[in-house]
Amino acid sequence: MARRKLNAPTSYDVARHAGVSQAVVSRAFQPVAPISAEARARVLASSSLLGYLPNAVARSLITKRTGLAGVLLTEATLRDTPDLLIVLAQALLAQGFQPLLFPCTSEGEGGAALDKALAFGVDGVVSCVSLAFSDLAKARLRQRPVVLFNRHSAEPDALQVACDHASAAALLAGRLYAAGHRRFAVVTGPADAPVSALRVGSFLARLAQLGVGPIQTYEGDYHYESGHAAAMQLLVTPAGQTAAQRPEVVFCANDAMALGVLDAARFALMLRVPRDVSVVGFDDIPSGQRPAYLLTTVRQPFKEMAVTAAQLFRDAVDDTPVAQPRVLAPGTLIERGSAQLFPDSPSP
Amino acid sequence: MARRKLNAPTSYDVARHAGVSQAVVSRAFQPVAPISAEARARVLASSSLLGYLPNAVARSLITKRTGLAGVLLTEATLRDTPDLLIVLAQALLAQGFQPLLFPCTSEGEGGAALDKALAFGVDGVVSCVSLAFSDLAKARLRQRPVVLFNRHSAEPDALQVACDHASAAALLAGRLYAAGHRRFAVVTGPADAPVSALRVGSFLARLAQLGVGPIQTYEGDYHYESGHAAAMQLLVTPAGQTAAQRPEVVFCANDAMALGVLDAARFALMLRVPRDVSVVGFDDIPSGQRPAYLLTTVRQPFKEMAVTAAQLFRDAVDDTPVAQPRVLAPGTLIERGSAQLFPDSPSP
DNA sequence: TGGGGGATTGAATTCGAATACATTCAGGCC
DNA sequence: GGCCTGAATGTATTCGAATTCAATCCCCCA
Repeated sequence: MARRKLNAPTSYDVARHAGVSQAVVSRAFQPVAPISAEARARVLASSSLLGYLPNAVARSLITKRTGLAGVLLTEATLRDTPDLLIVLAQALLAQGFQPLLFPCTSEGEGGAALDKALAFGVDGVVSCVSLAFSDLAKARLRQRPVVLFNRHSAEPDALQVACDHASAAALLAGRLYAAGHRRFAVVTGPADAPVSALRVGSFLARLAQLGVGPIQTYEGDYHYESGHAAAMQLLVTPAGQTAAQRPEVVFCANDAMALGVLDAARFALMLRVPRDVSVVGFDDIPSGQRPAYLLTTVRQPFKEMAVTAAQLFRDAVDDTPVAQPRVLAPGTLIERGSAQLFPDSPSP
Repeated sequence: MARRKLNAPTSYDVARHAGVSQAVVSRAFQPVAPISAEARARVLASSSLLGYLPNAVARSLITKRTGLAGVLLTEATLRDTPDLLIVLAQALLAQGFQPLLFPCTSEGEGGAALDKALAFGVDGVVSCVSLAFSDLAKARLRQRPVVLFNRHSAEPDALQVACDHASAAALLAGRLYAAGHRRFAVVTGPADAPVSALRVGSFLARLAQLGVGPIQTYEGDYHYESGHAAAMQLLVTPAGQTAAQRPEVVFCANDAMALGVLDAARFALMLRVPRDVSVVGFDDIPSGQRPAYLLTTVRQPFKEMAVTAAQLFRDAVDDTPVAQPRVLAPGTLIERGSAQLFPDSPSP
């Protein structure tokens, strides 16, 4: 590792060139500071002449602010809903924070990622992965706020912005029941996925409430392929068994798997959707919106959620008291063609 | 902005607790340093007891390294190929750099993003957006290496990793011609998109070489919707005109638009693909791989490109001489069902 | 037993900008 | 004219870890 000597000019160089003290240079770069307009102009002129930029590292050392927001994200989330990162990054930037990415391979890596983020000196963290209670405590110890995004915490005053997955899933279950469906199957996310637990749990609870009997479940991994595999297991009609045993509805914990189910049903099992089977997902990813799929699903208001999260984040970093530390945003049921959502004549 | 007093322990606190000097604490956290195993153990024990983490900001001030890699990325790239960010982030992490994200709304914002990155003290930049010559000069002045990812620079010794879009596009054109196609249409990316220019330019050049006449062009914006719109314009058969005027092939500068073309052709124009029209794209995004699309396209070896870029990046940051500053990775033609790629009986 | 030499250690300095505090200066007012 | 006020400036210190360099220490061998 070669020692690198930077010839980047410092505030002292600028001070000398502009004929002022270093303190004046520093003040020239702050929006509000005791400095004359003339001095500021001279400093700024010298700065651009010398190519001077204030050293953010040195500044951070004394201000104890880096302007960095740690963003914890699983690769699955990034892959399935890239829009989330886009809107979140925009919202954080709008609040003056640069997003420092901590990709996690699994939900379990949240704690390690948080440690890394804290070590980097981030002003706070927006976490789209699960964190243990002890992780939150660690951040609190360092006075670094953590905003949980679509993740839940047992800590009562944790900052949190989430979609109301439970209500949306329950609503969906009710609608499907009202449309006459009685045989359900569910494709869950991985066992350690808290969001899947919320969605599936609430969906099943509502059905149980409505008196719907035992429901087949398949544990997927949020990927398209596992949805495909799920369908091949849930929807096949074994020899000697009638189609009457086949589930009428497959509810998937996310859209990626729902697309897998849909493709398996149509192209491998030669089932008609939604006539033979209804498929519903969750997320409203772009490909599900295309005419080739027309997936019925639930849309999360990512944009609004991101803006809220970023505001919460800024307030927490600034130690401004926040009015509402936990925000639940309603999901929207998007009715497209992949599910029968109204009472209809039964399939022949 | 309330002044925040952190009670985070410093190296001096640990030193006092462990009964050593601050210098020893510092050494305990470096992989190789003159320190006894026993002293290191005592320091590490005290550290974890007190919850001490070395302050990255203070360290950076003296080492002149932040461990940050600025990643410049357009939102379009992030949206269309989230995998790129995933593999790039992984590769950078593997080299010991944390990706600091600078999302750009358009290609034109690259310069501003680079300035911001430099101000944050990144060790270097991986740019997936275009940069002006003067931008590269600015980074060079600050001794910050810039690796261009899928972007080209006039500077002869700029670091660059890119897919060989031109060769792949030319190959594709040749294959389509050999299959008997003679009427082509092209959907380009936005006018300021350098990658689109490469792909389309090379495609058209090869066709011209083969003597194929004037080719209809539609300027899209890389999004699905613009592909849809392109198809509605390029593929309609006006009254009094025969289908013989219709293009046999639509080449799209990326997959997202190709999917739009495909859907418009099938669902709006009731054309059969590939019988009535062949559709080809570029990128090999996941949705194109699904049975609902089976898009014929070109795959970029993102994983390998990312690993190469990260190695180049690390070497440049370390001032290690790099063997090959410019790497062109070959694209792979992925033949699926959306294009007729072999001579066949003509459509009836 | 004394000394050489490698291994550790600690005191002091450094990085670059922000800021507390002291100082200077100009203007206004009595 | 003297004094007060406020603005502007400069000086000196601070942030926290890495590193330089001098000082020890310990082991081993002559």
